Amino acid sequence: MLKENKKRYHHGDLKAALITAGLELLEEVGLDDLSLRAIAARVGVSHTAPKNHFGSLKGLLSTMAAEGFRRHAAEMKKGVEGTSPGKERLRAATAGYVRFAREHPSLFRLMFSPVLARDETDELAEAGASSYAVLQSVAAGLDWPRPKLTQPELQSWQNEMLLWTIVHGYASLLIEGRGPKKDDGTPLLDILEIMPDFDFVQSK
Amino acid sequence: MLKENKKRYHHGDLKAALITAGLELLEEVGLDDLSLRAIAARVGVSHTAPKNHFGSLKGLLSTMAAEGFRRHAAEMKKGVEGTSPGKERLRAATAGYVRFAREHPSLFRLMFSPVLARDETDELAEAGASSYAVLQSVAAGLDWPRPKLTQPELQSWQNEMLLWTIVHGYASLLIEGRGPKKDDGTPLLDILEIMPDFDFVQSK
DNA sequence: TAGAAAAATTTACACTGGCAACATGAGGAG
DNA sequence: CTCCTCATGTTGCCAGTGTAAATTTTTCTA
Repeated sequence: MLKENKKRYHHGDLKAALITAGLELLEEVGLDDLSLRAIAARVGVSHTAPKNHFGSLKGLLSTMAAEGFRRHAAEMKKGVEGTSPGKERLRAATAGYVRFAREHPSLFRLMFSPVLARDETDELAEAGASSYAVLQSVAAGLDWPRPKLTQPELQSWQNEMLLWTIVHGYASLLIEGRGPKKDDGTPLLDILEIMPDFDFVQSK
Repeated sequence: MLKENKKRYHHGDLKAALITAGLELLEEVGLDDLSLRAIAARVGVSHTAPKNHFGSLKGLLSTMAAEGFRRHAAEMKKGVEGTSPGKERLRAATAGYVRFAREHPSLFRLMFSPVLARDETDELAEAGASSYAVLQSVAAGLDWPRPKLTQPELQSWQNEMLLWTIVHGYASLLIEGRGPKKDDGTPLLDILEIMPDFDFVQSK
């Protein structure tokens, strides 16, 4: 192990350090006030150093968003493990989805930010897919209500998208601070309160 | 009618002109590339002129967002008028909600942007409420599925929030370009396809 | 060990939004 | 009609942003 306290010209693992510092600063100051120069300064490096590894600010943000999706997926998987298929698993996955958004609102917004949506990196697309896959697996065990039983079940992609729509809409409104609140300021709507608990959907 | 082509020191109706120009530019270049200076330049005025009317860029954006909510509400009302209560009205309102987001994605994002969420202007809060009120009135005529009929109906605020959650989640995912697409690139999921048409909810 | 490639720095540039000091002119009071 | 006030715009400036080009430093490889 080389001397660690002495400042070296080459950082050694600047790429990873920038991602970490970027994620930290993102949580501290929010997406709008996040600057490339501030991230570089936190790592103790000149403000143009990130260009070698990420090309531009957008490249760095894109990588950060990919890391966000991986953590997002992990947060959902963590709760899902050990649960039985059906409502319990649905509850765990949606809770993980919303919990992540609540605890990391800036990162969550970055992940779905239009700045990165268009020209996705392969890494970002892959990370996003891994997150979607968790919802996909959960949705497979569901049967949405069919008032007229003659109507066919939803197709699997409809199952997934409907689940995603609801949980994503809820998480979005939540972190935007919209919607009714209790007297103490906490959000009044808990999605668990109106979805699985209400038998809104049934497991097959 | 005073001379119109001659440049006057005092604009006359700068406030309204800035809002109009801001909304135009927003659609043209998107929220991230929208600059105060560009808006002022379009009106033919110095970049500090807006300060007299809006205080700061955030003030102008806030006013633009309020105008967005009013148009958003109008878009929903337009479709709702003349419909019978229940599913038809629900369909019209949600279609209006999504159509607005699809046709004005940048404005829609601005309206729900975290930059403005915190310290809302009275005008912004009021405009947002007028938009929410439309969903509120539509949701009043709904009965969400209750697999076990012994379970109580949703309370009115739950009705509204659940509807909002779904339609907002769908609109958000749509304009973010997420979700499955057809071969021609158009979005595969049409909310009308899986909600009212599927008898997902029933009118009372 | 030399020379090429990678990694960071320095410097410069075109932008941005906000501030302070000043210029203009519209409209009311006498 | 005149003066004078004050809202409305302008000019010049500042700190801060991301990006690009040229340069220095280090590491790696042949």
